[in-house]
Amino acid sequence: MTSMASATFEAADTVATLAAFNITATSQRLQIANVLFSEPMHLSADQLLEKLRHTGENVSKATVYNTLKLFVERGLIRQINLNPERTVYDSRRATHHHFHEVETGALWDINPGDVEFSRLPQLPEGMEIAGVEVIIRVARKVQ
Amino acid sequence: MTSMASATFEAADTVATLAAFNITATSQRLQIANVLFSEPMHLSADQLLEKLRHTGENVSKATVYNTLKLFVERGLIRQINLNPERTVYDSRRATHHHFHEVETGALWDINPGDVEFSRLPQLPEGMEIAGVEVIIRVARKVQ
DNA sequence: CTCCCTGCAAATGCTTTGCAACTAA
DNA sequence: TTAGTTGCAAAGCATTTGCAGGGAG
Repeated sequence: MTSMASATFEAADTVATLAAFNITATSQRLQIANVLFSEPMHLSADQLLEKLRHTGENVSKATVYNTLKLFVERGLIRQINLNPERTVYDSRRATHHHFHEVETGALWDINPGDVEFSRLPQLPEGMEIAGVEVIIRVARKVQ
Repeated sequence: MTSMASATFEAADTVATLAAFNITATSQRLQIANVLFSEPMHLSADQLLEKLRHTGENVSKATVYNTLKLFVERGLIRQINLNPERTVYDSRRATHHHFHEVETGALWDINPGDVEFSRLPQLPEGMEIAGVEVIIRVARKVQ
């Protein structure tokens, strides 16, 4: 197991990021965060576990689940539920929308600037907006 | 069990609806469809089962799940996945969007005319739009 | 007869949890 | 010491499936 003292430079950045979201850094959390933030990505808990194993890291499945849950609660990553049989996590921090290919489950990000509303509905009584999510379902063109 | 011969007038309509979606009518499917289409609603498989039992109907859990799946495949109802621990089915036929209160899981329909886009992104290469879904997450206002 | 449907119980698969060992300060 | 974390295995739970019994025509 990587000791905190031998944490890489990259991990040092990550410690600060975690701290900013009020998350205590541990070796496992850093490993997970480093995978998630190496580039923006969409992945399931299992895919994350796979990635960790490929890079020789060793984090238990339970910890992966617990950590992802913690990260979501703290607002560090976003949880996407499009497929009932597997939750997907989104490590892109900026607000954005998604293309979703139903056939394969594939996801692509939509730049937030590429969606604009000219009309939005009146909110239900006593409610305020917490977020707007647009999902554009797409299918491979048949010619 | 209700025999097909004693099906109500309402059920007779329902037979036609099912046929229009290429679904063979059976006693259980009619019971389920009659609940779903008594008014537009959002419910889970379990809630549907509960409703069936309250009205004295007897449909097994397996059949409820199989039937909902069939109805979704045939396009008779829509499946909504916002909460990973329970799929919700939407019996409103017309395209529309949703308000979603995350705290409680509550859903409200948004009239399709109440959402309009002034800009939409370019689609990924070789893809075409299959549908656009807008979810407005709302929270109870704190005063 | 024959095909398809239903329902029970068992299986599945993702996610959570209980709990003992461990770690950092 | 002490609070918080990890990992294993077991538990939970929504959903699916295998299969025997049924129903319609």
